[in-house]
Formats: sequence, C-alpha cells, structure tokens
Amino acid sequence: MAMIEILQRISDTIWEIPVSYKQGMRVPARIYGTEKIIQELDEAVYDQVTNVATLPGITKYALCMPDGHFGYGFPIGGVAAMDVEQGGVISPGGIGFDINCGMRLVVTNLTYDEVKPHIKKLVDRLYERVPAGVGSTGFVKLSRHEFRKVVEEGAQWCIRNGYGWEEDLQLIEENGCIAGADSAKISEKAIDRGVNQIGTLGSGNHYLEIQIARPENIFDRELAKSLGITIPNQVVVMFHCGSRGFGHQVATDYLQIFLKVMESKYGIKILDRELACAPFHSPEGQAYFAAMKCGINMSFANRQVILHRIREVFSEILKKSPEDLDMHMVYDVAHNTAKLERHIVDGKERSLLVHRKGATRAFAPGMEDLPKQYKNIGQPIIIGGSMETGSYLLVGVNSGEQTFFSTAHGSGRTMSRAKARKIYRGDKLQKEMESRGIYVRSTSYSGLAEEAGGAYKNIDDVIEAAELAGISKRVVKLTPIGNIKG
DNA sequence: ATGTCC
Repeated sequence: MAMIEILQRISDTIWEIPVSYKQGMRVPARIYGTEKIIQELDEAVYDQVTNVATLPGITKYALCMPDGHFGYGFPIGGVAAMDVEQGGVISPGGIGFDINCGMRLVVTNLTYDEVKPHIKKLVDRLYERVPAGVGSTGFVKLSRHEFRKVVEEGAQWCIRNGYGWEEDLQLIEENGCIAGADSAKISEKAIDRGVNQIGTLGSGNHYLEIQIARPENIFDRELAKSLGITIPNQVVVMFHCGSRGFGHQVATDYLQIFLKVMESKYGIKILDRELACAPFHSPEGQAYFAAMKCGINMSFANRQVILHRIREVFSEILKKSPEDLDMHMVYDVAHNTAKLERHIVDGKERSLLVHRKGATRAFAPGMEDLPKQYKNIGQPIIIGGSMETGSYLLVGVNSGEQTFFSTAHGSGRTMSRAKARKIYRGDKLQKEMESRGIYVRSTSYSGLAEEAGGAYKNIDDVIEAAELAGISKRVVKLTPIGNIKG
C-alpha cells in the first residue's frame, strides 16, 4: 500500500494519520498541504510526525505545516503543543539547533526606480558590513561577561548600546527580550562560540534580501498599508538568521543531558534518539528552557545589530538618514522556538509549551502580545521563500486556533543539499539570476547552488495551502532584486 | 543549521 493511502483527508488542505498507525501515538498527526504538496512530500515525514505524536503531554495533534520536510527528530515545519500540567516534555529536536532562527522585515520610502541604479553598490556594501558564511565573526567586540548580558537582555541590550531605535523593540516578539533567560545555564563552550557572532548572518539558507512590493503582488491593500507597504514598487529589506554557533551549542549541550536522564530518571521511552526530551517541570527541562531563552535573546540581538548595519549602509549609499528613508521595522518573528502559551483546547484554557520548529507563530487579531498597531489586524508573519522566487508577508487569523496559531516558515526543501549541488552550479546560477534582475553575492558557490529555487517547493503553493487551511492570510508577495547569502 | 566529525 502506498504510504499516501494512510492519510485520511480532513479537508482540501488537511490530512490526518490516525493513532492506529503506530503503537504509542497519543494523538493523531495532521499534515497541511494541497494534494500536490502531499503527493510530493517525503514519506519520512509521516514517520517523524507520528513519532512526535508519542511524546508525553502532546495535545490535540502532532502537526506539520505545508512547507514541512524531513528534519532532525521532528520534521521541519513541525508544531507540537505539550501540556506542561500533564507531564508535557520539552524537546530540543522540536525547536531546532538554530534556536530562534527567524525573519525580520524593514521598509523604506524608496521605490525600485530610485534604488535600481544603486543596487550593486548596496549589495556589495551590505556584503561587507553584514558578515556572512560559516564561522564568520561580527564587528561588535564583547567580553565574555558582556556577552552573557547580551544573551539575557536581547535586543534591549542593543538599543541601550546604540544599535537601533527605541521603537524597534515593540516590533519584536517579546519586545526583543524574553523573560527568564539565565546565562548561568549556559556552558563556557557556548559562550566561546557565540561571543564574536553578534551581527552575523551565518550560512545555509540564511540571507539578507532587498525586495520590491510590486502592485500586482498586493493581495490586500488595506492590510498592506497597515503593515507599512504604502507606495507602488516600494523597496523593503528582509533577512533570515538565528543564534549561530551559540544556539547550536546550547542545543547540543542539552541533547546530551536529556539523553542521559530521559529514560533512567524519568522513564520516558522514545522511538528516535533525536526526539530526546525531559519533562518541562524537571530540573533538566527548566535548565534547558532558561538556556534556550538565552538563544532566543542572542538571535534577537543578532538581528538587531544587522538591522542597524542595514540602516547605516542604506544611509551611506542613498545619502539620506535612516529616519529620512523611513526605515521602520515591520516585525521580527521567529520560527525555531518553544513558548509557554495559554490556549483553549476543547473549551478549556490550558498552559501549553508550543514547539514551533520551522513554523511561524501566527497570532490572530485581538490576541495578547501583539504590538498595539497590529492588535486589530493580527500578527505580521514573515515567510522567506527561496532567493529566486520571492517571499511573503501575511497576517494571523482566528481560525489559526487549529494549529495553536502557527503557520509555515518558508518554501520547504524538496531535495537534499547534496542533490542540489549535483544539479545546480553556483557561478552559473549567480549569472542567471543577475540577468533576471537579482544581484546576488555569496560566500560560497556550492552554498549558492544548494539554495537554488528549484531545490524548494513553490512558495506560492505553500502560502496558498496555508490560506486555504485557514492558518494565515496573504497580504503581499515580495520579490528579490538583491541578495546576500551566507 | 553548525568552528559542516572530538
């Protein structure tokens, strides 16, 4: 029997695997996607999402967003809400190695015509001022002691030290500083790896992109206006990065700790070592939660310093102040995280640890934690597509309740990095993209080949599936004209 | 994703 026949079709875009599929499943698994997306889905995702469904405390469903694909333990695109009052666990594999990896979007008052003559200079200068690539180090020189403050204070440390505007903070989840980050829970090795990485982009699918909001790509003019997209062919800057080697080391440290205590101390048996976890209310679980929050703050600080550099570069090349260029933030939202949230499940409000691993929080209008200017329209959602095809700005909707208010985070890969390297050539791709009006700079041609648009699902399909399923609403598609890739 | 294996 083909694997796809195991799926029960709930709607055009929601597919369920019942608990009878695998011993130990506590809840059904649900995969989001159009029929086309489901047909092309790597069947290993079925195995991963149903493994997740066996974890203690999992509530309602183990979920996979329409951009889902195979990942470490959990699928990328995975959402799992654990009831922390019912023995719910915290699992690094449900958050990702790149803790609080996320997207930030900033607007300008410039049009494509105004920026076009400067695009190469802008991209070249950004490439110099925002270090990218494996092992890159930043311009912010910190002592280990000061770096510990950064990971406890996040973007708030940056604003105090002149990297950005006060108004930026309210446009970041948690106002740029999640409470409860405790650097006493961080290893010296993690400090070593992170201390020189503030203000750096990283590698892989991390990038910084100059984009255009073309009039034909605006799906809702009123909402677009509320989000700062107000002029035809407006230039915006989007970037994607996370907590670099710091977050990676935090995840590595706690995976080891969890593997030691999970079964012997807590009697938790799992189907895959990569799902290592600990009860949320255990010393180990709480220590990881506090350490993971340092990763969250490190990534907020990282993106804040990068934003500062972007404003500097635009100001230098366009010969106007960032204020005169109206370089306001739209929002900063993460897609590799676990947050303690209150959700209503079967009519009862419960305290859930919502793991989002390659999944974006998508709060509906009126929910708490939204900046006041977005309270009525819902949370801005920033979804980065491949560097060739474009990205999206969306908002959260009421029916997002079905996924604990979560949606997709990107296009989702359709082939491995190794396969992409065989099919595409970075130098050729760079030339082709330039001829199509996208000027791209990268630290590595092989890295560029891995990120070819053809190695990803069609972003329009993913976004459409999310909208049809009622987990987010399209506002504007943003298309690239310049890209800095790690 | 990642000092792309201690």
